[in-house]
Amino acid sequence: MGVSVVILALDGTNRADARPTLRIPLVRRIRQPFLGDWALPGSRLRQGISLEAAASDALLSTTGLDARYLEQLYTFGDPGRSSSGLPMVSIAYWALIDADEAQGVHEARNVQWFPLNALPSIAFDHRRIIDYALDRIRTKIGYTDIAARLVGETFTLSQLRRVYEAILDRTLDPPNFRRSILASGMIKPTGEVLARGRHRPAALYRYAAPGAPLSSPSKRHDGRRHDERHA
Amino acid sequence: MGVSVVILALDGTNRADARPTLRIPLVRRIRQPFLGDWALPGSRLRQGISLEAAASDALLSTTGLDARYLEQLYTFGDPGRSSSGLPMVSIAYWALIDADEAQGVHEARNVQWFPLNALPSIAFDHRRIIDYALDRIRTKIGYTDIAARLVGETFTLSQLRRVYEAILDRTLDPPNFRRSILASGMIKPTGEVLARGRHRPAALYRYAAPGAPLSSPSKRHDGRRHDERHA
DNA sequence: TCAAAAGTGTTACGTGTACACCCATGG
DNA sequence: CCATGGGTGTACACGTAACACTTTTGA
Repeated sequence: MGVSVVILALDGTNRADARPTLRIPLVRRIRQPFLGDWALPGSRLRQGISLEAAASDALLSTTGLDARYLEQLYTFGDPGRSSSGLPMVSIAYWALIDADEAQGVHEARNVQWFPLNALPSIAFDHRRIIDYALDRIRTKIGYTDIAARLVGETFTLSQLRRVYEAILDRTLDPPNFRRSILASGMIKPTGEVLARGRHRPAALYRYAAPGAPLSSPSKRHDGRRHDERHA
Repeated sequence: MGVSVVILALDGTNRADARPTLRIPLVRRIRQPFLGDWALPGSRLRQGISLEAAASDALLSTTGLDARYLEQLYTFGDPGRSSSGLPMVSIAYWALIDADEAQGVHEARNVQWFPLNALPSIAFDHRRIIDYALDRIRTKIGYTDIAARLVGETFTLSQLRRVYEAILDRTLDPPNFRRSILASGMIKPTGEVLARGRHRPAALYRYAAPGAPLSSPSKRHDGRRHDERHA
C-alpha cells in the first residue's frame, strides 16, 4: 500500500542556447524480487498523509526538490501478496521537476539518473508505468500550460520551444510553434526584449494566467462559429 | 480501501427505431456521512481479489450483469478517516453495460437508476467521478471500438450511429458518420441487408476484429492516399 | 406516388506543416 | 557585410461539418 512516482526531470532549462533533456531517477532494488534491477522511487502510505503528499515525500527524498507538476497516473493492485490481509496496492504518480534547481544533485543512496533512451533493467512493471507517464505528458503539453512550470517568469519563444522539444523529443518548426502558442492565448508579450547573441533580440513573454486558462470558453466558442450564415 | 464504479447503462439498444439513453445506478446512503444522499456502488477489497474483480463484483451485485467494458478511472485518498491506521483509499472504475440484457432489472436494495440529466444529490465527491467517467467514454469512443460491445453481432449503420449519439448526447450527421466509421476500418459489411420499415433496407456490418484493432497501420496508410495526382 | 431512411457527392472551412523570405543584431 | 536566430507570409494536404441530391423500399 504505497505510491510510486515517475519523476521526469528537465535538465538544462537555464542554459538558454541548447535543448534541455529529460532524465529520470530510479532506485536500485536491494532485496527480492527483482534484486539489482531499478525501480521507481516510492513511499508507504501513512495515516494523515494524502496520496499526493506521499508522492511529494517520495519525490523530495529522492531528489531534494519539490514538483513543478504532480499528477496521478494509475493504480496497480496485486491480489496475491499482502501484509495486512488486503491486496497490495500501488498508486503511481508522475512528476515534473526542474533539475537545474538542484546544484549538488542530491545523489541519494541507491538512486541513479538515467536518460530516457538508455534505461536499465526495470523492476516490476515499472517500465510500462514510465511509458504511460511519457504518453501522458506529451499529450497534456498540447492542451495545458504545464510548460509554464518549467520556464522563468519571462521567457523567449525559443526558450519555450526548447522545453516543448525536450518533452516531445523532436524538433518543432519555429514559425509554426510561434503561431500556435500565441493563438492559444496562454502567453502574452511583456513588451521587453532579450538580446542573447549576434542576432536579432527576441521578445519576452509571460504566461497569461499561471496554472489555469488556456483560452476562455467564450473564445473557444467563437472559434467554432463557421456556419450560421448557411441557414 | 475499496472500489467504486460508475456504471453507465445503455438502455434501448434492442429497439432499433429510437435513440438509446444512458442511465446510471446509484445507492442510497443509509448512514453518515451523506445519509440519504446517493453514492456510487462499491465493494471492499479482499485478499485474493484483483482490483478489477472487485469492481466486477460491485457491478454484478448492483445490476446482476457483467460489464461490456470496464476500465479504471482514478484513485481517491482520504488521509483523515481510517479503520486500519492507513488512509482511506477508493479506486474508481467505470463500466459500460447493456441494460437491455436485464429483464426484471434486478432492483436491488437501495439501488435506483437515474438518467444523466436528472441526477439526485450525490454523496462525497462522486459527482466529479461521474463527470470524469463521462468525459472518458466520450473521448474514448472516438478512437476505440467500445461501441462494438453494445451492438449485436451484426448491425446497421443507423443502429451503430444511435449508440454513438446516446453516448455523445448529440445527433450525428448520417452521411458523415458513415464515411468516418467506414474509413476507420473498424467495421466491414456482411453483404446482407436488413429491411426495417417502409424505406430502403440498410446494409449490415460487423466489427472487423472484435475488441482490438481499429485499423492496421498499413490499412490506415492506404486510407489516406487521396492525393498523389497533385504531384 | 409518396414519405422516409439509406446512401453518394460536393463544398466550405479550420488546422497542421513545410518552407521561402525578410528583419535586426553583434562580430 | 554576413551569419544567426527572430519573425512574417503563404501554399498545400487533410479532416470535419453542412447539406443537396439520388436510391430503394413499404404502404
